[in-house]
Formats: sequence, structure tokens, C-alpha cells
Amino acid sequence: MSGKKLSGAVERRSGVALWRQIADAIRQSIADGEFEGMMPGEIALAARFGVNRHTVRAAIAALVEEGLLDSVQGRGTLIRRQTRFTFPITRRTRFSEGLAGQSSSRDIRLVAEERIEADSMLASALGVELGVELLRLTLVSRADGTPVSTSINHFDAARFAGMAAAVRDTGSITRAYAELGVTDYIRLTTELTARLADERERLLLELKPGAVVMEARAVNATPDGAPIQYAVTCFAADRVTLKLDMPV
Amino acid sequence: MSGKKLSGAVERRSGVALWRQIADAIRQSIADGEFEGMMPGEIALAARFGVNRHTVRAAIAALVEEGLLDSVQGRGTLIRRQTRFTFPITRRTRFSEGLAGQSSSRDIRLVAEERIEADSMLASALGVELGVELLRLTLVSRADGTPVSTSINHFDAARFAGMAAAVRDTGSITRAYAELGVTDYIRLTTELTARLADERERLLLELKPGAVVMEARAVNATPDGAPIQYAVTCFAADRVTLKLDMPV
DNA sequence: CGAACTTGTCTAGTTAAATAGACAAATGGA
DNA sequence: TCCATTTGTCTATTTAACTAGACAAGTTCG
Repeated sequence: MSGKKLSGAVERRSGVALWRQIADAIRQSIADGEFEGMMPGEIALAARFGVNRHTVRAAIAALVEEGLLDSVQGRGTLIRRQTRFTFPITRRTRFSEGLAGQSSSRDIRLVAEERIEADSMLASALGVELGVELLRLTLVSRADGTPVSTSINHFDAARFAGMAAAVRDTGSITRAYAELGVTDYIRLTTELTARLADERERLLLELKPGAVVMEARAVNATPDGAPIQYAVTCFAADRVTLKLDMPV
Repeated sequence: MSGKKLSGAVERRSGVALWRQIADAIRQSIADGEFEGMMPGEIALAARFGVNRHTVRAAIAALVEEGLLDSVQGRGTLIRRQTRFTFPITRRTRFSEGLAGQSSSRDIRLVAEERIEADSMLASALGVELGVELLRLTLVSRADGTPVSTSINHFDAARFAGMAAAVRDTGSITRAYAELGVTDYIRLTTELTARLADERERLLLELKPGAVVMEARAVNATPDGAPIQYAVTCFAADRVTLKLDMPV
């Protein structure tokens, strides 16, 4: 409702093909609720964007491929129901709890496990000495089978040696912590930015080129404020809205 | 430090020209601190991305145009110093205060002023009746002359009739509020997402096509929790990192 | 200076994107 | 059933993007 219109604004020679610009604009318009149920006809859309009908068809074909639209000869192009998760970020952020009411299944999968030495940045974030051995876990979180986020997590290797196995067994960070004796934890700080998804993220999150991710760098700590986890989480921007609740 | 590498991953037939994909990858690599001072030579970059040298040159030309790089014949391509602002989002979020230590000048400019009727979404966010007259102000915030964010703000028109003039005069939301008798305000909630910038945002924020914005939808209130402002703010993702401090 | 590197410019050819128009095939309603 | 409207498919042409190679022009350093 921010006053946006589907302005027929496509730029030529911008390095982004017209059909992709149009696909992006249609996707956003649907997200904004401008279109519902049925799309306008291809000829109408072509006129609106000031391009040939075949160019619009290429855009629609891409969105059909994405699963957002469904074209039926003789009828028109239908808009498929799209769900967008709302993920709360608070002092007590938990992946599974956050999406509990919005999805029927959640799971966290371990995709990589490494041991590295703390550089200056990690050392200060986790409050350990430079060069201390750290455990680095790469995870992918899904809701209803759809990848929502992927994260790279750092822990003190000495204290959390069994973390990888615990995450694999429980499918949950919170439960893995519990197995290792951490019954509660809080989030100290979160830094957010957004950018285009890189190759690794596109693979893990099953995204198309040109997709946008939100990157959150967070420090988790025990309730007394001692850091235990440094996490860089990438959310698929078109699948999730981050909700920051400010406690009054 | 999230383990990213400048993997030579460019996708053909993706609707995004190779030179633009490469420009995006280089921009991100510089932001990640992978390159400093001088870029590798064009021939090395071409080999890395698996494309022709002329394609790399097109990418570099775009980044030179952006002001991020500077090519010198015979010497090479220099990386220009780039500053990224860190913008804190807390219960007491203030634009000018947030960037005070990072920039020598801040200003907020009023670019549009409208009166609209509250739809159901705005009415519930602001706690007013459906159809109540609202003031809609479009603002652009700059730091050191660089556009950082643009916002669309809604206020109860009856209570904040002089808001537009106050913002124009003071160049600050906080001071404008003060002129209208609101000495303090807090942020109730913030919803974040990210996407490609649309035409309007590219114009206001002086962005290139393909640039990413973070969209924050926030409700501000008086200290007792009564909503007074509904704001949709778009941040230029490559110019700012949002920092969410979780109060312990 | 001169060798070894860099970016800048040129021509030529290939591949992908976009335009243009015509017509087929399916749908839904009068 | 007939007709208007929709998406689907085809051919042809133009324009932009990419590749390939050669060479000029500027910088650095021994």
C-alpha cells in the first residue's frame, strides 16, 4: 500500500533483459496485491510495458517456471496462491517457534561441518582468543519443504564439540543446545543487509539468478550475556518478511 | 568472512547480462573485503569468470560509472574507498542520531505531500477509524549528500496538520514532532523485507537498475504506546547495514 | 632505454534478445 | 453453434550482447 503502481518502466540497455525486468515487476505487483486471481491479457501487459507481446510471454514463462503463474490456453493466466512467511526477530529468536503457526513442518538440515581458527572478527564476537579452534556449521532451514534460510554458524569447538551431531539428530538448534546443557539463550545483536544471492545461496535455497537475500549477522549468548554463537543467516527475501518486535 | 569466494559463477541465458552479473559479483567481493586497493587485471578476471576480456571490461565500465572503480591506462583499476553506513534500529530509532558519528551532514527532504483516506490496513496500524483523513509524506534521507533511504509516512491529518511544514523547516522528523508537541516517541514494530528497487526508488535514491533495497514497515507511537506514524522506509542495501540491538 | 606489464581501441563474426506479423488451438459466453 | 477472446506456435528480421584477435598507448621497474 506504499502507493506503488505497476508503472510501465522498463529500461533498455541496462544489462537486465526486458523480459526479466517485466517478470520482476509482475512478481512485485502480485506481492503488493495489485493483481488477484487472473492476470491481464498478454496484449494488455505488452501495451502497459511498451514492449512486444512475445517479450511479455517470456516474462510470464519465467514466472510459470517459478510456480507463481499458470497459463491456460483460451482462458488466461492465473495467479497461484503464494505464501510468505513472517519470521519474528526478537531477543528470543527460534527458527521453529517463529514459523510454527504458519507452516505444518519445519526442519533444519546440516550441510557442512568444518573446524577453523578464530580470526580477529570472530574472536571479538565470541569473546575468545585469536586462533582458538571454532566449529563452523552450515545449515539450511525449511518450512513446508521450502528453503527459507541458510546459515553459517560458529561455536567454540572445545565447548560445543558435539554440536554437529546434536543438530543432525534433533533437527533443531534449540534442542541441540539443550543436549549440550544450554537450556536457554538470547540474541545479543543483529546486523542486517540485503543483496543479490550468490551461487552457493542460490543452490542451497533453490533460488533463480537475480533473487534477493537478506543477510543477518547475529550473536547469540547465554542469558547472562556470554556469547556462544556467531551466525550469518541468509533469508530468501521473496519467501519471508522479518518482523522486529520492539518490547515496550 | 562467511566463507564466500568470488566463484566464477555466471549464468548464461538467465535474463541478466554477463557483464552485469560480473559487476554485481565484483561489487559484492569488494564489500566483503576480498579485493583491496587494486583490482586483478582484466585478463585474470576474464579467466576467473570464464568470459571474454571485453565482457569484463563492460562490467568494470559500469562500476567506474558508479564511482566504485577507477581505471588508469597502464597502471590498472583502482578500488575507490567506499563507506557503508550502519543504521541502528531500536525502540528509539532516529535517522539523524543513528548516522551522527558516521557522517558529517544529514538531512531529510520532503518530496511529496498528499492527503488520503485510511484503508483498513492503515486504520488498524494507526488505531483510527476507516476513512479518516491521513497525511502522507514522502521523504528522502541523505548522509554526506548520499541518499540513504526514502520513506512514505502516514499521520492522522487532524492531529498532525502542520507536519509537512515542520519537516520542511526543521529537516528532521524528531524536531518536527517536537514543534507539534510530541517530545518523545518510540518504535512499536518493524517488518523487514528486501527486493529489487523499483523505478520510483531508483530515481529518489539515485540507484542503478538491479540495485537492492531493504523495505522496513514500522509503526511509531507516543511513549504510552498510542500509534502516531506508519512508515514504509526503503534503504539502499549497498549503502547501509541495519543494526538491530536487542535490549537485555 | 627497453622489457613486461597494464588499459584503450578497433574490426569482424557469433549468439541471444526483442520486434513484427500471421495463424492455430482452446475457452467461455451469447 | 458461432463468435470474441485468450494463449500457443511458427517464420522472419533487427538489435544488443558476447567472443575473438590484433595492436596502440600508457605505466612501472630493472
